[in-house]
Amino acid sequence: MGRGHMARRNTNRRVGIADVAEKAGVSHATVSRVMNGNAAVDPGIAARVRAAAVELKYQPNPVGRSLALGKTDTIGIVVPDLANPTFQAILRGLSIAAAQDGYRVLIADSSEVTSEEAILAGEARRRCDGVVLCAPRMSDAELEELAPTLHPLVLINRTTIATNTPSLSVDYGQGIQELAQHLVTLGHRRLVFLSGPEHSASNRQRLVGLDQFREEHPEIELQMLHGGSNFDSGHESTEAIIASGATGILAFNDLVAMGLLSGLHERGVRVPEDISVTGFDDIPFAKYTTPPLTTAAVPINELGSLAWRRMREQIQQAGEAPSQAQDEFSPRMEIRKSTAAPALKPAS
Amino acid sequence: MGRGHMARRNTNRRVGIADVAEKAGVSHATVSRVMNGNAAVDPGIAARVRAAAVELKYQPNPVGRSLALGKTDTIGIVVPDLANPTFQAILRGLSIAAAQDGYRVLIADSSEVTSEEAILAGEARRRCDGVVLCAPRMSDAELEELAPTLHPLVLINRTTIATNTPSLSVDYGQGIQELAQHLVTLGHRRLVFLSGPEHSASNRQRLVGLDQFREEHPEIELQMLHGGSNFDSGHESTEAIIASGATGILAFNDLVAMGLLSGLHERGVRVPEDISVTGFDDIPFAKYTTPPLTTAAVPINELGSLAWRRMREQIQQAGEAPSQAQDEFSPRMEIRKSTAAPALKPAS
DNA sequence: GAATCATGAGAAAGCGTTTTCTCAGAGCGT
DNA sequence: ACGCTCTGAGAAAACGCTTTCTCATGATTC
Repeated sequence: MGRGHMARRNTNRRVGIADVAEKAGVSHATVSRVMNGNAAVDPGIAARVRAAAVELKYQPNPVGRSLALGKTDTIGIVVPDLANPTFQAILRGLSIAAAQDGYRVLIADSSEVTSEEAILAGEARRRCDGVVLCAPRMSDAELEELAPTLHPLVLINRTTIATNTPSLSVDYGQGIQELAQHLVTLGHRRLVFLSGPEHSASNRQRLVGLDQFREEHPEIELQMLHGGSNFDSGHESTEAIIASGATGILAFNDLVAMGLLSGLHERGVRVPEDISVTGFDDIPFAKYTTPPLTTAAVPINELGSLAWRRMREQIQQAGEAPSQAQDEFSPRMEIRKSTAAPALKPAS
Repeated sequence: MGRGHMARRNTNRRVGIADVAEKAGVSHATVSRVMNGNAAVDPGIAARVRAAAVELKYQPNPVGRSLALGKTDTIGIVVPDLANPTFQAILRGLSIAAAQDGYRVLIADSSEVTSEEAILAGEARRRCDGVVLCAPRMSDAELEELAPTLHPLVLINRTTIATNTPSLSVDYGQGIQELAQHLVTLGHRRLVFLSGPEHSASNRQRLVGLDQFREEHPEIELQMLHGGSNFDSGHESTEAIIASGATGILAFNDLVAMGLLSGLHERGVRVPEDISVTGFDDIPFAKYTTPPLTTAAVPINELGSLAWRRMREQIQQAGEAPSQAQDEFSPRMEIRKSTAAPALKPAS
């Protein structure tokens, strides 16, 4: 009844490097060297250590490892709203890409609470080797101040002026202009923009784009309606949209557009015969709505994986070149069935 | 030009407990005590320490803390597919609930690769204080063996027989029966079940439920069609569905149903006039499809937060009561517009 | 055959905390 | 006024690992 022969007793205590060392008859140091393939270790001893390791099912404790190495092999991402498919897609792309390089991702949802963002980002940074900040709602000033603190940092849908921070952004201004242009080309003369969250930088970009559009098309009536970023806000805008008398609706994003589509359907308004509707983002659901949604496609999947690439670059070349890549994507028009020429007799 | 007056030099090196101790003229230990409000510390000294801490913007290093405390304040979640809205919702609920108790969540996507699950779960467990395993595709045997290893573990959509592991599950068998019953009550006599991923436990539950349904309704024709779990597989099944001659379709989940809805629409088949379609899960999009989808609602949001509660219970009472809560939810029927009585003349 | 060098393994010093242990000094009772 | 308990702070050990430093052993060279 000695020891070592009783199979499972893993409840007792976690097997550590010391156990392996003892079993193999070497020191901790040697075990560590073998596990990390570091210095040259006598092949015989190495084999013995490895055998002991597998027999004991030894798995190095990541926390101890992190403390010693000063890195956690983890990156953090903070998003304004995990319920939004766009951010979900980014998270997914990031996670999968990072996993391929042996990194994990820690998530933080700020729930659109601007004041939480900085705190969450800071906390995440302390636990991780880097942070990707996704569409932060905080002010430019705050962002500028925070950025250096977070340093291995990647920004999505936001840029900094002063700091050398890689950023991934989408040209929402151009995208919304193209959508508006598409509607005008179809023959629409009265448009509505159903705007998004106030603090969203991408919403501001859309507004700027539309200002430009207005200058170029003074003959077009373009109303602004305040909305939100989700289904419900689109749905709730139904009456206002109908009341507007417009025939072409530019929704803030696909979610809003879908909510609106649903509301219009309930009210018996036909899309696209009576009203044309466009979205933005091209979330996976967009092409399955009825009618399929005309939208501006954002390379939603690439965004996450590219974010990881930019992060990896910074982590690897710690301190070398500034590496402030500023990637900007141009959305691609996806003309589907939710837009068409307006009915001949103009409303009202 | 002494020191301490030059504002930012945080690039230099992270400020540690030692810096605070030095500035306050006390030992590390005292700083730690103050920060954690542990033993009674002289109020004067405590104030001095706190002042030094805020001035230096000291934030304890979580890795060091984790090593000393043996806990990371982080839990891991492994999901088969982060692209699935159901898992996204669970992740979100979990993340938000955990955050309220000061915990973060680390994510791992197994991409439906069964063999990866155990590895990912193990890795996650080593970095975290617990793991929630979401709809694992692995075999029962493997799960039984793995479960004790992961111990603070919560299972979603899967149960273990032997082990005392809290689990959250949905009675898919009952749900699918109720949906089938709903169709029969409407007058449908020829049904099709569009099944899901082979290794999915919830798919097996549906099949078992339908077997029971068959026994109770020998007069009903119920075909099985092999499908998948996403949009595309639903869309691709369109032809087969039409060819089946059935009037009532039970899709594996809402995603599949939506894909099918889209396919049927393209083919000019009217829903629900020509064919009735049901989904499962009641993802947020389900009520915005056209027509709105009849489905069995899974409390998708609660699932995540309840998972956290079960996890917290285990973490807190480490080793006390077995606490093997087995929560089972009964889906709630959401009768919407995608189901109706079949056309009077039965097909073929 | 002796001096030099490469090789490889153990000892020990971190990494940044928390916590136990220890001890100095203050307050109290008799 | 002496010894007792009690409070509170510093010293040091622990957490689990990596890595530098050091030194012994065996190989190499003139």
